[in-house]
Amino acid sequence: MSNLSTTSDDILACARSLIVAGGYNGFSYADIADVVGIRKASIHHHFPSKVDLVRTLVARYREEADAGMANLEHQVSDPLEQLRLYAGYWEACIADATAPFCVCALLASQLPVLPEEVGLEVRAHFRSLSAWLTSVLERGARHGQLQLMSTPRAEADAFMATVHGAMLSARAYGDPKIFGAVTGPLLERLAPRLPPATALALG
Amino acid sequence: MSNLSTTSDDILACARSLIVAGGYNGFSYADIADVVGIRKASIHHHFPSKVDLVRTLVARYREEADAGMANLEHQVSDPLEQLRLYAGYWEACIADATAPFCVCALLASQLPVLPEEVGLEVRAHFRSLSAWLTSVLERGARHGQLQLMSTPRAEADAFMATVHGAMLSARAYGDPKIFGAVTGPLLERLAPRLPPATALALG
DNA sequence: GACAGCCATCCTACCAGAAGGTAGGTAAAG
DNA sequence: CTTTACCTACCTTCTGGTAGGATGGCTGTC
Repeated sequence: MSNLSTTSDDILACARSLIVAGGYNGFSYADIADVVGIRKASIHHHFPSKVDLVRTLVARYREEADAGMANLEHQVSDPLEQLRLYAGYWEACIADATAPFCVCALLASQLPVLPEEVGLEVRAHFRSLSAWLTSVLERGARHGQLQLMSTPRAEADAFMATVHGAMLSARAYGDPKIFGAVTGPLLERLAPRLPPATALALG
Repeated sequence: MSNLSTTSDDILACARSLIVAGGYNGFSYADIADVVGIRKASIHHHFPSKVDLVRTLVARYREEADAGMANLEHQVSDPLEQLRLYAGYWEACIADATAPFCVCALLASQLPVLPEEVGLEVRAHFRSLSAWLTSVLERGARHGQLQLMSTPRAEADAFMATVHGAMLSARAYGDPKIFGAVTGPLLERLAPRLPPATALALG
């Protein structure tokens, strides 16, 4: 395991955190150069153009996200627990401020001004995240581990939207706790109502 | 009532649509000049700096939003209907693509790179929107017109987050229908589960 | 009504710095 | 002797912003 913390990795990591802060037009090669400790021109050696850099960055982000979903998929069997861990991952990221926003969610908000190649990657992430959530919800509903109120697909899109909106609110309020406050009840609502007494009391 | 469609109004309107498309760093004075049909320098006559322009723009947006909430508040009495109309407003905006995103939601995503003065206005919008939603939900719950699963405040933040996330998904999918698909069930869930007899009696 | 003054609007022309990017060189490693 | 990684130096275009002048409508005053 040689520490291949290559310069290009440093550039990507730096660019990622800059994008998370301000989006595609919110950073420049000069910003990266300052942080990484390299000259502007050297970045062009690794990534000829800004589009190359961001496309690579989003592609890698997607790989990580896909790997994360796959990991959840064969480490955890309970669908509700999978969703809890997914939300918990973001809750932790937001709490320690390491990466308090999904790269693709942020870029998606600027889709109209994004280079096409980047936009395609961003949209692809939404599709694969939605597809995974749909499969989790579908399985959970089929086995009675989750309680859905509409189709798995519709619930998945609602779940994703709420998670993204919760990131936004946490940022707007400047309060990481908001994320958990919004996603907590979202997960609760999906849990099957086991205790009959409580369920009846709600009627 | 002379039609005071002043140049400064045109500038603000143009800047708003550009911000909705790409955020604070997604447009320049030159872009506005091209659209409005004026020279770059003339914009500085109306708005000395970009911060002035965007601060004014967001302040006006907030006024309109506040007016919209106040209007809903004394035109419609049923809380659920108020929420439906609120969501419906955005559904229409997204469908006809006139303003397919909330200015403040988009700017909030870039809060870390926003000039402080603009950031303050953006945060203020989140607070007043959340406060209004909270009051609607609280009243609805008190009068049995809405069915909440947690505190009005928590439900309000969840509602707001889901609406914002739905805007994002609609943009990411490039499909306006997604917004309604996400917010529809959200509203349904808040409607009280009335026994058929009662429902008919109310009809 | 004539005339001066004023001020809002918009203009041309310009600026400094930042943007993304290129050319061509050096040093080291294989 | 080529490749990789980095450099200095430079380019072009865009950026937000300024200086100062032309126009033209509104005043007040005689």
